[in-house]
Amino acid sequence: MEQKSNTFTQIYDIVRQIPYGKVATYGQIAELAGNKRLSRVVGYALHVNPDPDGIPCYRVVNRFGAVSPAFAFGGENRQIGLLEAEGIKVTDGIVDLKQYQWSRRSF
DNA sequence: GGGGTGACGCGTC
DNA sequence: CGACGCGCCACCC
Repeated sequence: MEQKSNTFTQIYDIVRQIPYGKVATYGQIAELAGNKRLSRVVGYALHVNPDPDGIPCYRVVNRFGAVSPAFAFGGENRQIGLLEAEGIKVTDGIVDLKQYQWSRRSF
């Protein structure tokens, strides 16, 4: 009765695994969720963000490492500020994926 | 019940 | 090299 869809649940579970000072991409999450094409659903899942306290959607960026403009759940700067607060360097809203992209196996 | 859209990503023309 | 459409899933109308 909690899980509406396995896909959504998996996405939340993955995003929830993102460690401090790291970021993940929609494609990465989508792939871990089952299919990379699920990237759209990933964005939607974070959009509903039923648990912003456990699901740091601000740690999720697109494959370019850029924060989404529609993210503004409190101001685009909000996300950038949070990322920088974790030690992540954000350049013009772009995060160095090669430096901060989270690796599930690296965990 | 059916159709359209969306916080993306990739393939093909 | 540039532009366009497609695919997947879920939610809304």
